Amino acid sequence: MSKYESHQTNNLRSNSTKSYSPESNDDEFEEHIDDRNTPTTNDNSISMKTPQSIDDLLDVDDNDNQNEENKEEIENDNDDDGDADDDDDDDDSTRLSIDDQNTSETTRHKKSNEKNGPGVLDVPSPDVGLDVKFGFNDLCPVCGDKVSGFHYGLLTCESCKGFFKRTVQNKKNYQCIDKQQCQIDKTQRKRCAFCRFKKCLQVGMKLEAVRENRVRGGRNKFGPLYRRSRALRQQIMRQHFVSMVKAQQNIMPNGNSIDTVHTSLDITSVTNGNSMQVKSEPEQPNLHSFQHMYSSLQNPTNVGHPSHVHHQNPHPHHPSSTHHSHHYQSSHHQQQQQQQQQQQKSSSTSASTSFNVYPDFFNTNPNVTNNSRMPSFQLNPFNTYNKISSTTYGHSPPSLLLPQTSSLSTGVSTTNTPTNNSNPPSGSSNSSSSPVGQLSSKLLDYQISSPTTTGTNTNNSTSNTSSILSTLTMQQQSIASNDPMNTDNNTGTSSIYFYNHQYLAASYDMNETNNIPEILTKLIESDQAYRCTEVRYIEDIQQIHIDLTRDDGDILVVCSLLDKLCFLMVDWARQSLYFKDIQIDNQIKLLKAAWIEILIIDLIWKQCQQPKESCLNCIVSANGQLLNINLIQNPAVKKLAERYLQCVNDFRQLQWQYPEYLALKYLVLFDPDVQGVTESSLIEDVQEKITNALGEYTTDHNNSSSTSNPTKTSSSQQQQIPTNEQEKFACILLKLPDVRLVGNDLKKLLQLVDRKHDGKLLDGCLLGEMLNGLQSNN
DNA sequence: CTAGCCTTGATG
DNA sequence: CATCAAGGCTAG
Repeated sequence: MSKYESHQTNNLRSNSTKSYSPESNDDEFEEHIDDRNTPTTNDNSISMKTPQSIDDLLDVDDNDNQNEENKEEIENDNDDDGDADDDDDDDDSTRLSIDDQNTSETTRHKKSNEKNGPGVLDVPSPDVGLDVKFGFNDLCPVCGDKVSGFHYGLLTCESCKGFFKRTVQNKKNYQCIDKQQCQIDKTQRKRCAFCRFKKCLQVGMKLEAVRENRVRGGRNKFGPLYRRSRALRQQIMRQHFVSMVKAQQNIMPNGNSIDTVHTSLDITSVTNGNSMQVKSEPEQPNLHSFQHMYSSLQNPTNVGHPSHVHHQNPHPHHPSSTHHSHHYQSSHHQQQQQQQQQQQKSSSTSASTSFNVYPDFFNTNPNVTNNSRMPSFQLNPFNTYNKISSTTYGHSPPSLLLPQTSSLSTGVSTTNTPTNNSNPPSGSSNSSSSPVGQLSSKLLDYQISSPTTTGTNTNNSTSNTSSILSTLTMQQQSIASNDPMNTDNNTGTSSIYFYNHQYLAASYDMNETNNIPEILTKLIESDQAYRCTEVRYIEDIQQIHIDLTRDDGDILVVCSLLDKLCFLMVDWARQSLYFKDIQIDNQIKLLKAAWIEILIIDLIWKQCQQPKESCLNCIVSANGQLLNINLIQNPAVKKLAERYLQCVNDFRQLQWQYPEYLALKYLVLFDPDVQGVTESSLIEDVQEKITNALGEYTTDHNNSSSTSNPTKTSSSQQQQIPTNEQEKFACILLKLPDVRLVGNDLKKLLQLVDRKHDGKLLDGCLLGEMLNGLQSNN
């Protein structure tokens, strides 16, 4: 957040070992708040995004009906909750798991075993250490210390709870004397308050849970969120129980490595502001003014637009002007954006004259990053999609390439698209004049040539403007007539193609599905069916060539590739099990929320299919290319690439398997918390099923148990290696935050690049719509 | 300032 | 009435 970044250049002035400014008053704070709107602001902001820990990603128990169903299932399966608590099992689960200061956990566990008799849970139940085995969930996501309960939306330790409270209540202003990347763990959490608070926010602690009026007692209105968090815990615990049953033997206590997962979440100060949602709870009347400040801070619409504040708030320095400013901000949000768009438009002409590819990415030089014409991020596409329509720039001149235009001819080839019937519907946004749109047009035109009325829920008003919608509703292509898998007519293509073929086909021995939960079998079948159709598009992708040695990193080509991958992903999703049963508008929302993570998961999976030795220091690109990250010029991008490879390595060590990969994609996609989604119970239902199936599968198919000792990765971060069946389930889920962080950084990179083109680089293409595009409704 | 423990009070 | 997530207190 800019409050902090404004100090970035001053950080080094502090020669004290203390990494925070001990005292700061409100005035000072106000100044910092204002700093976000001053020319010293840059985009190297602390993400205000709530990463939504996997709790949020995987909450499965928000709905009362689901609750009942889940509870019933639990009782049937495990009966780990013997009492007649009619409140919810979640509370019990939480209490059980986090209460490590007494023996209730053990006794409860014993009790459940007794109740179940020998049939289900007749497994040795250690008298001690259950809390340890549950410990992966009992570690504070900020510092790894012992969790004391739900605090400000998360399970955190007591110290981080207090720290968060003090910071918010007292409007603390911290500074980092280093690079704002300090490792936060139990022993070092005091060393840098800046990074600690940053991490608090990033793991999802909720500013709005700190009460401005300091009223004590009671419960806040985040019940559903908390319940969902509990639900995940419950889910994981159930897997523990199931695993214990399966194991039929003593489980090696292991609670040692979960904190390493959390610490691996340390992110740079550049994580995307996208989708950070400090939700303003209407039923929470006593919002702390701090929240509003942070809310605005997270909103990059303010970044680089000092005039906004002055227009809106004549007394930005006055403390009272930020107090109770919520409604003010809300009511002016739209206006803000409109103003901003006006600025973007008015400045676009001159702005396009100096084009650099992501020079500002992670840039800490305010003189460079200050750019009043910089368009905003679309922090929350679900709030703002309707504000910036692709038609806003529809009249824009097509050539914004400037120096990079040459990359079109030198960097990419999209020839020989199979059976290309380039007849995009009139008005199709995919016949984009944007550079990436041009690069991608062949594939997209080919695909979106015939949007149909198959989507009964389609919003007609947007059918001509949304690439996502068009793709979702496009007519099913004939598979049989155009399926390279059935012919040899592609054998003449490059080895890359074959390589992709192997990857995308991801052939799976269905004989192995005997021991796979039924739902995963269905996922596999669904996925396999799609892989057969997907092959049609591979040739187009494989002909892309990325030249990392270019000064600009060949970013246009990379965007083009990503654009195509977006298309493939949407195409995959719309044909996927369960997803195709969801209303189109909800499909769009889910995809817009999950696309980047799914994309990354796909890439990681792909790379994991390759021998590690064959792609050391390389990113296996979707086009089959090995991209040596050492060729990346921009250090920040290189760092992102390194973090991506770290994820790859982490997954490798998990011995991630195909059903697990599929399940993870579904879990990311089926997020009932996505704003505006109306079929949340249905989505939750799917999510829960997948979660259960994944847990069951990892229990039955954990072949990584042989790797019994955690090993350290080459990096400073430690990788958690599952030491038993239970942990693999947790490890897989716990990789999601990492994936999300990489995704957010990637999104930020893309947005910055797009900004440099005044939003026209990706205008009209699917990638752009995913990134910034309009919403289909609302 | 930190962090562990205590008090409070809405909730179900 | 138990729960639990807020805020408060205070030794270190």
